[in-house]
Amino acid sequence: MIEHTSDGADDESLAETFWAVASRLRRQTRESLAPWDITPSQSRALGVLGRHGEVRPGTLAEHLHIAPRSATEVVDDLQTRGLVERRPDPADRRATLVALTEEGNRVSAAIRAARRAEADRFFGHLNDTDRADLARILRTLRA
Amino acid sequence: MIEHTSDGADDESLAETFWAVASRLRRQTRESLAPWDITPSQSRALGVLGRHGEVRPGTLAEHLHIAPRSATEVVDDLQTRGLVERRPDPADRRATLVALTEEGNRVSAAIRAARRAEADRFFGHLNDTDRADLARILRTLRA
DNA sequence: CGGACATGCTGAGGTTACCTCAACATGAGG
DNA sequence: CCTCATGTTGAGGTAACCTCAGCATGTCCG
Repeated sequence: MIEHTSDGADDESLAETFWAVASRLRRQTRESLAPWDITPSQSRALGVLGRHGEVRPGTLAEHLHIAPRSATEVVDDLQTRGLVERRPDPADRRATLVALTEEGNRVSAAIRAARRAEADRFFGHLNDTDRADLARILRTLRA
Repeated sequence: MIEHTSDGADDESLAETFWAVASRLRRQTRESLAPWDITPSQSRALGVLGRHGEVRPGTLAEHLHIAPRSATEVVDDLQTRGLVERRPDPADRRATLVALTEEGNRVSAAIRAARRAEADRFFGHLNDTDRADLARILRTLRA
């Protein structure tokens, strides 16, 4: 599912407009990630690691809202790219800790900056009032 | 990637809030589609057929923003479920026309109604002003 | 009219990002 | 120390896309 894209219907319902915006934002995000040849999933994982430091795959899975087994997969990919490393958890010998490598730290920071710039560009067309209103309304809907 | 979900970060940027809302809306849409055991793709295809009448697979693909080959697949699925039928295009013997069956019409209408009800429920928590503002702001961003 | 090239659909097969289920190691409580 | 819970991962599956090639038909042009 990919998934929710406007199909250009004439019926401009709120939901359809919302998905059209989502589609545009997703495309822009994908493009802004292109220089690092990294998938959205991987980028989100890097974000979690950047914010939380070393975590276990299971914890990572919770943050990403995916199954533990799928987190293993994401970690595998990032490890292949040399962006994270696995080390044994000293507190529990069943567990593994996943941490950013130095390179991973660099990339993670660069991506965070790019993401922020991209979001500013996207929402920057709005004036301050509209941006504040949008934020407030979205927070209402998020609940 | 599926894909863009908030990971519960403390940094409540506009983009993150947006994706959190998107995630909630997507989940709700999926649930509202459950009674018909139909995928989002299929539902979008039914929507196009409901709006446009009979179309060629290639045209359907354009509306859905997918490759022609993938439209063939969606049509196959819907045909298996008895919701659409293929007939030769009288105007071009290379082409095929895809049209809703009677059952397809019923389901398509029911889904449209459910979708609308679901959207009303989702955005209904907003007061009129906020809903109008949201619509206006989203239209700005959609461009 | 008869190539030559374009267009429409679909078979074959690949990719991505998920999933479940079961195995295996380790931890923890009675 | 035995049982049950927990953490990770191998094996294998699925959904929704994709490209590429093949075949039928249409169109145009010399």
